[in-house]
Amino acid sequence: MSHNREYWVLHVDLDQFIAAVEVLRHPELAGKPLIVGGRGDPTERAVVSTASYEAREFGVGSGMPLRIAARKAPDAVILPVDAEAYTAASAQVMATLRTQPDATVQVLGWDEAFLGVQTDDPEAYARRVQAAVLERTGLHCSIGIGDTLVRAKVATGFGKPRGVFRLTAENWLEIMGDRPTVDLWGVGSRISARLAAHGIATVAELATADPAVLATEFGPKMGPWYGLLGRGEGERVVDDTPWVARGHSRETTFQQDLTEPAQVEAAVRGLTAKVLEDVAAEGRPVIGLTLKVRYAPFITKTMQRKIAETRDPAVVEAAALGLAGRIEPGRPIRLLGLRAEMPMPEKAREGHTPTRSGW
DNA sequence: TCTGGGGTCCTAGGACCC
DNA sequence: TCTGGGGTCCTAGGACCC
Repeated sequence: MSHNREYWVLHVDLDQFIAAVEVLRHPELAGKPLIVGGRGDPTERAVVSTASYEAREFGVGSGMPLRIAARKAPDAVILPVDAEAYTAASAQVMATLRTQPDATVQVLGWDEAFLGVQTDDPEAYARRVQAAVLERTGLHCSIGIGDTLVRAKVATGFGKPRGVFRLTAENWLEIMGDRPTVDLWGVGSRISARLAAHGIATVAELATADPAVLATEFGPKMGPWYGLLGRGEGERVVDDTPWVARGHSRETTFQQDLTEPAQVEAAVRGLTAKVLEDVAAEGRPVIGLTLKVRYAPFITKTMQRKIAETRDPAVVEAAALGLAGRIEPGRPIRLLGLRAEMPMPEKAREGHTPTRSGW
């Protein structure tokens, strides 16, 4: 075929994934403001999972309380989150990606994945991926092309919607250099503020920042990592090693704050049962627990406890109730979360990916 | 009218040991 | 009276991502 096949990282990201899946099922909603969140009831405590482009024009965005979203876009259709439907659509998308020639697929979530491919024309390859996904699933996606995972991931944003964009060592600073550090994958509002306090506001400034300053401010791992991020460097090879969950957790936000110890105890028992279902489905034991408590209005505390490896539900429940015994009495509770930690197989972890969200 | 639910990884500080 | 230096394990909390 060709004489010049190189290795490229492609980052595939579905456009408006959740809203798009809903429109596939409800074609009459096409072109209308659409909000998906919670149980679809804007009077409940819940947030927006996805807003269609039409809804975004009203200032609605994901993460926004559903109540506020409904007020901003009063004519929007509000649908409940249907995780099963999105999981099914996602599986179709990922299966399509895996059929691409010589592609290594690293799934990042419902609606995105890295592809490692060998090609002399990554743009043409990306266009074929888009066509295949559209044909098989009816969904549109954008694709970022890069020589590192970070650059491919960031490139996708410039391709949206339905486009393809390439970011490499060659054009990274030209495109990203003047942008704020918060535009980087893995830099949020807190980190960008701490960087700014050191006079580091842009990607270019981060790229050339004094490593000693970064290490002092952020520690021996994160300091060097942020420096790499500023340069767009990092992992260059897509890793399709099957993902193994470190743990499972369940959270509940109560529509009415809990005030009675008996209510808390019942809630902890319920969470324990759900978490143990997820753990048991994998056939692995539990080695630790974290109880998260959100007191009204918004103060979160966590309590952790290591436990001897066990598969006995009664032991786990007793440990969870033991943690719950440390909850401050008399304060209204808005949210409870329980996480069970599971033992991990021995494996060397090389490199650092900011998030390896599960699948 | 306040802020979901599921994850990952890192850091700091105390306890404890030699 | 003063109080090393290295290591591990554990808990609490922070930050980020989809």
